[in-house]
Amino acid sequence: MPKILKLPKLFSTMLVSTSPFNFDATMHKPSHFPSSDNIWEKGRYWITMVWQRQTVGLKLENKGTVARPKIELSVHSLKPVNKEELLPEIEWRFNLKTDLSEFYRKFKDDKYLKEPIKKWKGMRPVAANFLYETLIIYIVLQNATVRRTVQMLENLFDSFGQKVEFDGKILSAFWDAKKLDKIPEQKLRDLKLGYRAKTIKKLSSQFSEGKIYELTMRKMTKDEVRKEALKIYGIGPASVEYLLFEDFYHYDAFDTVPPWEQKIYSKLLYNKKLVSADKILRDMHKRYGKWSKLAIHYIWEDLFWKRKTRRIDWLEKEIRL
DNA sequence: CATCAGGGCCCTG
DNA sequence: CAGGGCCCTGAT
Repeated sequence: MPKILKLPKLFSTMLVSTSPFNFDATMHKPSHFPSSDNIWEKGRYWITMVWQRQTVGLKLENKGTVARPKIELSVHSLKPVNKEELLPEIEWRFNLKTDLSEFYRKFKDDKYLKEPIKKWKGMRPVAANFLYETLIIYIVLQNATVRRTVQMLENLFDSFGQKVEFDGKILSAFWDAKKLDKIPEQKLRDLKLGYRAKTIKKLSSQFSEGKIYELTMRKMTKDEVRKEALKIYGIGPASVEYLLFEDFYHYDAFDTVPPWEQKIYSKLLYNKKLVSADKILRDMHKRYGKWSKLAIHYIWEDLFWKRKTRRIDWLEKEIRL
């Protein structure tokens, strides 16, 4: 077991967000699998970050309301960090500058969005990790059940990551891509990564050789990001589908429906057993246009928030735990 | 027990 | 452009 690094608090500051901002629905996505690099409690969120080659602990606290958002950020680290450089990155990660007013105006009375908007107005997608880390997550999602995904990621954290303690929480942090580049494939296979061992090694070397420029990709159009992402070994259409929306904030990027999601949309939107992916895509694009993926996000997360408080029998069957 | 299909992707033919 | 193979795990 690696030793736990204690990170002292460096500073705290207030973050400004556009309004409305829903703290809990933005920080916490109930449809996502749990990962030891972050903890959410109502009004509070802790996450680790590897920033300029050192491990940093972030705590975000809700100090405002949906209409008048105020977020207190505290930064924990062993060494000083450059605040002027860090803060814009935090703003991007938590998507604090986006303007969704048109979306709410257009769809507040929509049959499917009325309820989710009422409950979750101010919810946004967040790219809580760096691109390399996000892609690791997408790779362990591929062809695996939730339990197995969690096991693979936690095995990676235990072997290559760093455990840190700050603000009374113990969390894992990601590793530098260079670290995995040099690891023999068999070592990764021993962590039950299976054929993903090769994928993760190649991904790590593509990043450590500096072949992928996340900051440039943030400025690209949707199609450019897609093209760029598909060049990455092990990243295909299903991973890109998540990437475009959750990490690059393209609210219209709704092009693929994975089989398990297809079953859930069929029941939820059509009350049918199975509607073709093409029809779902066509209908959603027609109805929501450039907001299609954001609309789906509201519908989807609303369902998983409900699942937290009450059992939904038909849904349990579709989630492969 | 054996078999098989996944919350995909790459590679081959 | 279709389909086989890949690591593992849980379902049957």
